[in-house]
Amino acid sequence: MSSDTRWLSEHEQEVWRALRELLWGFESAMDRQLIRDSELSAVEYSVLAALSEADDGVLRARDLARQLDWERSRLSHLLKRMETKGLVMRAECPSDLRGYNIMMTKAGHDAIVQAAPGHVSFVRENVFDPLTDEEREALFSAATKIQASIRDAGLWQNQGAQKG
Amino acid sequence: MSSDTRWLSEHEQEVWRALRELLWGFESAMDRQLIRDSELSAVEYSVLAALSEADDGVLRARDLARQLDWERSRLSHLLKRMETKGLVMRAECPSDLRGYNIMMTKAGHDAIVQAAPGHVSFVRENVFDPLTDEEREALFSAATKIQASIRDAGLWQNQGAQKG
DNA sequence: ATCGGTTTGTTGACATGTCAATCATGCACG
DNA sequence: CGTGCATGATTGACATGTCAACAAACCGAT
Repeated sequence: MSSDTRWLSEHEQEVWRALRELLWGFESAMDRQLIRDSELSAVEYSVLAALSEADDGVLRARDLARQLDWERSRLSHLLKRMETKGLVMRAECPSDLRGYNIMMTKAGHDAIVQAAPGHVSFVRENVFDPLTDEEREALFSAATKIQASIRDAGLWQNQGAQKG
Repeated sequence: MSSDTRWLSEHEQEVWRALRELLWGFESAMDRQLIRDSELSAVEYSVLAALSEADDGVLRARDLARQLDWERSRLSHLLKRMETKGLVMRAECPSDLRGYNIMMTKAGHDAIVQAAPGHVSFVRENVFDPLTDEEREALFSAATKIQASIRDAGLWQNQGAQKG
């Protein structure tokens, strides 16, 4: 019966429950807001946002996957759907015949420009506005530490792929 | 161009990035640990855990869905799979012919008993151990406040279903 | 140049979740 | 006691993500 397990106290269970509810509810709420107020889902938004931040609005699929910390197949499937919708375009990469350069279409650009204010407002109103400065900073360090711990444990996704 | 959007500062973007990475990475890490060390996925674990906590180990599907804050169809699909795997059983509810009582099988009980220590250790080692007391409490209040804010905004899942 | 191992990206099978539709039952109110 | 609406649960179509297998291109050592 593995008697050396350090079980959670009542209070720890309470904290854990709050965290777990947030973890699984936040993303779907963010998705819901975007789908309600724009033409984009949250994952589509993050792809277009990454492209917006790139110097010339172009990224190789490889770099996009690294930046988003996604599996390649996930990105590939999503890009196919986004290409069908007319949000992005693919072009062969001249310097590496295996690679593809991904860029926004005009429709993709229009979509993220239209979606951005609502998305930013969602984040501001539901993450930053409700928290005190101390809570915000503690949340930051807690999130960073938890992520680091999971990485150390070898349980983070894309364990092989090093970021940056 | 919606000039009144309150965009995020550099530091806020940093906090937001850390939170977003945690939000989408934590669950899959938890899932990965469970699948590696047991016969259960994270969602299966949470169903069996809820049943374990019930008085006589039995819950109606309705109450299970409320407790987990899930959509009914999600639960229904999952229960069908779990029944196929032999983890749970369904029995007609005598007091309400629409309802079903869900209970663990012996295999389900064995599975969660075997999985629990590893799962609890994952939570303890990656959530509680890395944080100071202050960080833990701030994380708790931050998670609670963010969730409340999303609920107030009407963007939480199962908006119709009241908890409890 | 070429051989073997690595990287890049796609694909198909499958697991899971959402949504809308459906159906039966329960319940409140006339 | 019925009529009509609310509730409980399932189902099927679809969207999305994971995993393993694959093919093509790169690269480094000979």
